[in-house]
Amino acid sequence: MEPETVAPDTGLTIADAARASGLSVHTLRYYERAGLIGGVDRASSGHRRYSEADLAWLETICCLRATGMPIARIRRYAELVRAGAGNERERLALLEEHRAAVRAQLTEVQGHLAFVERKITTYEGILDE
Amino acid sequence: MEPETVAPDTGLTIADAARASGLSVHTLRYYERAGLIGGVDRASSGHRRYSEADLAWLETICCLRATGMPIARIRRYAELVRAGAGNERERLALLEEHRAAVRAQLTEVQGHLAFVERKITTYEGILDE
DNA sequence: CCTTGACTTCGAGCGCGCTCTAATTCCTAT
DNA sequence: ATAGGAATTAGAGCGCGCTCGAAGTCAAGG
Repeated sequence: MEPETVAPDTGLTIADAARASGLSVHTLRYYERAGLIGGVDRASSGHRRYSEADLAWLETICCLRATGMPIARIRRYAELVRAGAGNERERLALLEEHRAAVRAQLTEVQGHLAFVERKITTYEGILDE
Repeated sequence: MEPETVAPDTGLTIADAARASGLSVHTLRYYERAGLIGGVDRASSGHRRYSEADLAWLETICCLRATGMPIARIRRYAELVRAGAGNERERLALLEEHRAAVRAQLTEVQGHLAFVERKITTYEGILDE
């Protein structure tokens, strides 16, 4: 199979989407089963075909996952998005809550980094003597 | 049991150490079994008695865990520390490697935070119209 | 003496997030 | 026509980091 195959029906194959997103094909299907992704097109063969919009959504999912949002919570967000216009306040609230969590995470990690750096300095001191 | 009991033998009980460290008593015992902690004193009853040094070490462990270092790697570091003087270079190397990982983590999370903030701005815009 | 409760060990169990297997089907190329 | 490779599903399995349960010991208080 050629990379970046031009699919018979339009859109990327699951292998292409995996390459593009950095996820595995297993994970892509898992995310779909888990309700994080919905409405991916199918070719006449039944094979998934990912659109640009799907890829953008995947990026969002990866961003949320990479910042520690649990699958269940991403599903909640995904449900809101799929439900369409009218629930923007709720989406915003969810994102704001997540932002707060990420910020907290960030300052915590910064503190821990400082701790590690102090330890490193100590060892450097020991080795310099 | 009174909080911060003055133990018959000196040192904190496991419950006190749990309170002080923020870990559960289960986790403290688990960490010991896993080789992250060694040489905790025992009272004549056989109960653990944690010293100030033990608490400081616990803080280090928590810092490493909180920044995503796997148990196995912390064990490796703990083994070096327990082995005593002479392996400071190796400890330093381990910490430097971890520092690099934490820094990378930090910039990644910062990027993701920016992403979330852009999305929030978008929703705020939608809701302001 | 007996209860209460904090501790002990050992080993099983759990939740999460994947990750993989098996059995099939479908497309493409020779 | 057929072989090979990529997709499909449902469901099992895994690795990590705890978390808990069972059964027992020990010390203090009523």
